[in-house]
Amino acid sequence: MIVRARATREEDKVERRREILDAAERLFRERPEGLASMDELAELAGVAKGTLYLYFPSKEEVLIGLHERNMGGFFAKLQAALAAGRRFGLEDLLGLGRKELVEQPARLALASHVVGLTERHVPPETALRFKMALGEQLLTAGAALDRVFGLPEGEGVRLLNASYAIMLGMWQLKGCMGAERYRALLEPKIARAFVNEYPAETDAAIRTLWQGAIDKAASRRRSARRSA
Amino acid sequence: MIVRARATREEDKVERRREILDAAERLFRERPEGLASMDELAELAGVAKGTLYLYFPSKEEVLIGLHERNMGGFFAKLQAALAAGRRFGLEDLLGLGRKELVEQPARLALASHVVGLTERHVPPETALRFKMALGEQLLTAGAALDRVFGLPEGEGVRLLNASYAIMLGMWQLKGCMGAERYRALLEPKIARAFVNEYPAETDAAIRTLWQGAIDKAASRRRSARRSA
Amino acid sequence: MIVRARATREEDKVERRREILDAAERLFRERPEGLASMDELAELAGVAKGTLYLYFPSKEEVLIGLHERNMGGFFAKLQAALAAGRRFGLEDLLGLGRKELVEQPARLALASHVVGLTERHVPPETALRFKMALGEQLLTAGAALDRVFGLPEGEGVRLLNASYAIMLGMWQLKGCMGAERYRALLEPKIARAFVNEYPAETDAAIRTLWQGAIDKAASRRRSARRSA
Amino acid sequence: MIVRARATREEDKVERRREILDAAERLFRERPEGLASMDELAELAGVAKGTLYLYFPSKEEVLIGLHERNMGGFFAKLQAALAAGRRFGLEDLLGLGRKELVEQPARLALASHVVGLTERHVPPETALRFKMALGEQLLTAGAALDRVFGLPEGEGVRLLNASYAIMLGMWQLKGCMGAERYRALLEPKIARAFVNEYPAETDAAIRTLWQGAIDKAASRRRSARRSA
DNA sequence: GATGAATGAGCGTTCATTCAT
DNA sequence: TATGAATGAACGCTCATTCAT
Repeated sequence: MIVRARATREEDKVERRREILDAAERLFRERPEGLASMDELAELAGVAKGTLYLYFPSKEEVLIGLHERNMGGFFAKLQAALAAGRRFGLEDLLGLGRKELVEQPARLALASHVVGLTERHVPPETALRFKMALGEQLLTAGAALDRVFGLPEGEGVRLLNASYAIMLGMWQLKGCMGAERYRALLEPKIARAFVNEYPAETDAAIRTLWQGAIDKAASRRRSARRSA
Repeated sequence: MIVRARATREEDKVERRREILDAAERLFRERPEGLASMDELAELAGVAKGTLYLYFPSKEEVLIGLHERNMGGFFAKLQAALAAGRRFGLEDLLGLGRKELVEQPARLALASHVVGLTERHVPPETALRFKMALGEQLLTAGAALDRVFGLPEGEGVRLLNASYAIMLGMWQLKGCMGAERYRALLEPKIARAFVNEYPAETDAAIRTLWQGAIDKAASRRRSARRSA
Repeated sequence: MIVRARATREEDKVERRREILDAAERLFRERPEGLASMDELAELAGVAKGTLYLYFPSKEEVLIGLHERNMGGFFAKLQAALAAGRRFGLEDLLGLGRKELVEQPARLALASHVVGLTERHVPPETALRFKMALGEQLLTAGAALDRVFGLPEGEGVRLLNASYAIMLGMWQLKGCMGAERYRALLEPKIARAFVNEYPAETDAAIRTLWQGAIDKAASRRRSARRSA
Repeated sequence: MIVRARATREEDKVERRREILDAAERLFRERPEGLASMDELAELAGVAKGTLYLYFPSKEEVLIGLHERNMGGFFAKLQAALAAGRRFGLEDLLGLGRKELVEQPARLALASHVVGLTERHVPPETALRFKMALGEQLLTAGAALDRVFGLPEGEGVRLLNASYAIMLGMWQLKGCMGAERYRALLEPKIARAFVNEYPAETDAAIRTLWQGAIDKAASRRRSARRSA
């Protein structure tokens, strides 16, 4: 029996928790369709199955934990970009989304799984904590984007939600209908009906939404100024 | 042993198949997160478990069958509306989507589940058949919408995909983050960060996409005429 | 629904019973390991599943019926050969066994299956009838062979049993250990340890048994004559 | 929930594996016809069903494991007897076979079942490993018996196979036809047609085979010497 | 804190048998 | 007689979770 060094100090515990989440992310990357088993997760994380339960009260909470980390990472990078650069434009936002989410299908796969989870097999406190944290980030980022793009209050949050919805949905359509495995078997004409250019089409749709909102806000400002 | 009336005639069998799919849909409506068990499905459908396998070769094929029916229904109604009315406008399209999909969360829940299915536990022939049928419907509908809205070729299909992606994604965000159960527990300010107006926000995002494309196509036509 | 002509006359019923057994034999020939399903049997026999139960009260009785027919056929041919030829020798007996049993692995496969059957899932009357019939044939054949080969009374029956045992056992050893599929993967030296020459080895063992008994009986007769 | 003491040490695990095999053997003794269910096996072994799968990857492998143990035990005892005694004779061999196999019908029942198994539902590696091990034992024992009884090379292996075939076949005939349950119901004359003295008849047949081979080899040696 | 052996409810699927048509 | 739709007990196997060590 190999027993890993015990994590007695608080920072060691955080580190081990991180290792477990890292392993879970790797698993999701390899097999986006299944939420893997705790056995596999333990093996990949290099700990015993029981140890997982020292750091997470249930399988669901591992998944939620990972999802939280993913979303938190995205928002942190967004805040950093907003804080750092004088000139944060739509393309920066789109680039960030593409790099952190669109091109990380494991994260979208996980997000899909978390849906059915939050509401059922998870103690309400966990769900609440998760929602509070995410909501706060959304609000902060949305407000910042309102300012940057001159949007009416609350529009940033709405657009963030819609953009995320597009990513999620497109990823699923691509996985389901555009799978390369079948591309060759389908009549080329029909194959064209599906989502074949996943990141590009996602990008385009999101851009349209934001640009539309930005333009509308600008024109409203113009007309307000004129009428003044 | 209670034995249900036998479906001897072909039409009775179709009817019974329909009943099973109805039961599956009801299950999805009640528990969107889990793909239920064949036991439950049998009980709800009022048949024995073995009977399910007379009508569907596997659990996966029940789900795919239901999904096919849902999508087929949507496209059939779309075609009918396109064929019937002289004046089919964007609002008609949005209304149809809202009625047939957005407000039928069981259908979106199912669509999410079908993602991980098509590619894995389903014989390739089934997957292909499903994709062929759906692809054909998408192409036909997309082409018709190109004509109706004066869009460049292929734009209709792309917009249909994007719209469906928005519905899927919004439904998930709403299920995950906007659940009413927690509304009361969250600070009102934070609650506002989530998808609270699910059908309305979905509608708005989809409308923006289509309107943008329609306007752009119109302006392109204008400039083409002018330069002529 | 295709409904086959009804077997109203007694001879039609016998004919249909025969067809079912024929189908069962074909199934066993193709898949000696599994006792097939009634579905398959019905399909191959060209009747509905329910019809099988008009001719046989259970699956077990189909198998027993087939086994009876096989054994009856062997004994009938043996009787015919004994009755016909003036000169029925050991080689004739061995040839018959080889042709009717050793080279008909489906029959041995079936025999193996019938073992666990007779005693359990079959009404005692069926088991008794089967045993009576077979026993009678064994006795008659054994007595005839006693006469032909000058064996002491009862020796023929015992040798018949032992010969049949060798066939059954050899067939199983061959199927289990000598399977050609693995021949190539095993070290050739080890492959030689298994039953590779199934009919020849079976033949040799059975011949040894009978020849030994015949010789012993002959020498006993000689010494009896001498002491007279 | 009752949890059995855990097998932490390697030797405890071996012991528990042994217990499971013991339970399987008991099941076979009670119900030689059916390969029992994992549920029953778990209950009899006093462990949970899942535990079985900690020790054996599948039901088939339990059966093969038991068969391997049985055969290994026989060969080990044979080797020991050959190594130990100066004078290992035919009667010793017969006695060993009787004690270890003929009078252990569960082992023969199992052997019958393993037939249809090895070739089908078992990963090729397992089948190969099993065959290699058994083949090696057969070869070693066969060669030793060649020496002891002065048989031509390879004759020992052939006789071992034939002897095992006789045991297998006789056990089946006895189970099928000679079952005591029906003895009383059959006309006594007919009852005599079946294998009534199972161990004795098996013994006799095997003895005839070996004795014949030994005599023939001896006479060949004599004539070789004479012609020298 | 860490381990991993043990648990057992639960799952998807099969198939011998029944019986209304 | 013949049909085949319907049945449901039974099966092999999985895996999240527990807890003695």
